[in-house]
Amino acid sequence: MGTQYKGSAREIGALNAYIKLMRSSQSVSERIRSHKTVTGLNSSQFGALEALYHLGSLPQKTISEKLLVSKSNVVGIVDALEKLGFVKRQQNSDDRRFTNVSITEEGRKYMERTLPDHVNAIAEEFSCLTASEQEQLAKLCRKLGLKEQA
Amino acid sequence: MGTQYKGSAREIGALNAYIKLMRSSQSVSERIRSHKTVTGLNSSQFGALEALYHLGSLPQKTISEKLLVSKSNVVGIVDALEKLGFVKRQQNSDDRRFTNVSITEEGRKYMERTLPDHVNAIAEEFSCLTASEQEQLAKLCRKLGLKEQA
DNA sequence: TAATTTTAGTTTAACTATAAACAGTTCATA
DNA sequence: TATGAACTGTTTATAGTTAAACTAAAATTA
Repeated sequence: MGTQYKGSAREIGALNAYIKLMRSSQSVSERIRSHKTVTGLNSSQFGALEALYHLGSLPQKTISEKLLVSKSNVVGIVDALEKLGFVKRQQNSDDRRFTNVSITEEGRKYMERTLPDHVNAIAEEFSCLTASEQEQLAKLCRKLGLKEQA
Repeated sequence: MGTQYKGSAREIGALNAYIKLMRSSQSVSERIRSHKTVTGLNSSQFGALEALYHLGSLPQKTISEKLLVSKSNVVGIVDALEKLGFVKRQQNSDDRRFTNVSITEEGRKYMERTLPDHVNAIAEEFSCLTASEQEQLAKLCRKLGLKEQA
């Protein structure tokens, strides 16, 4: 495990953290995903629906930014959710470039039916860390992720 | 930022850590990737070549496990690297089910040419964390990732 | 006001990844 | 030894993702 790279201490430390971060996130998301295949939605679709469930109506642009996926991808995601009857599109009358996407009653019911299991799987996954460790991890990841504003 | 989910403290803490972990890893890998598009290899190909550079010859099965990608994906990755002349396949004579993949001289040169920039990009990316924070992060991620043995 | 630029969403083409079925090799065991 | 199980790698079919070109709408500016 770890890196074989011969470099400065600064580089070794960063590489090690990088590798561990990538591997853990990949493992965790893989395991969460496998818990969730039952629900029929893939993780992007689930993530989009979850955002709409919590935040109400959003333009596709915002969904794209929140989920860190391309706008062309959002088209497909919303198409799929719309076909399932979980969301609906509505052109914004103030600025007709925007398409507001909102969750339907059916989508809301779906979320209420599946979210508990999803949350439980995550809690399960993170149960190997104490509450304080989870907080630490969140703080460090946040600091790392913040750089993206640059 | 964070979760809107109403649940137990245990669930909230895990959800928060989960979201931060996913977002940060996605942001970081995205930014590293964009640094590296110049090199012509995608990150899987680069990762495989890097493993071969450090570890010598490996069967595809091992590459699959190390990189956490499917064995069918490894076929394509090795195909691409082979076409570039960076690796070569050789059937293992002890057990002919195995195909050993090894890095060529050209692949090694490529690695020596590109690795420093890659490592530097990572060090840059993690420079918002102190050495001790990087170590903390690595430790927590490792603990989280270890669960996968289960 | 007219022309230009910018923005949101869509379409298309290329790429990446996986699962499932398959072929060849080795191992187990009867 | 022979049959069946397990394993490595390949092929095929399919799904998810993105970038680039495009359409329509709004903002800018000349």
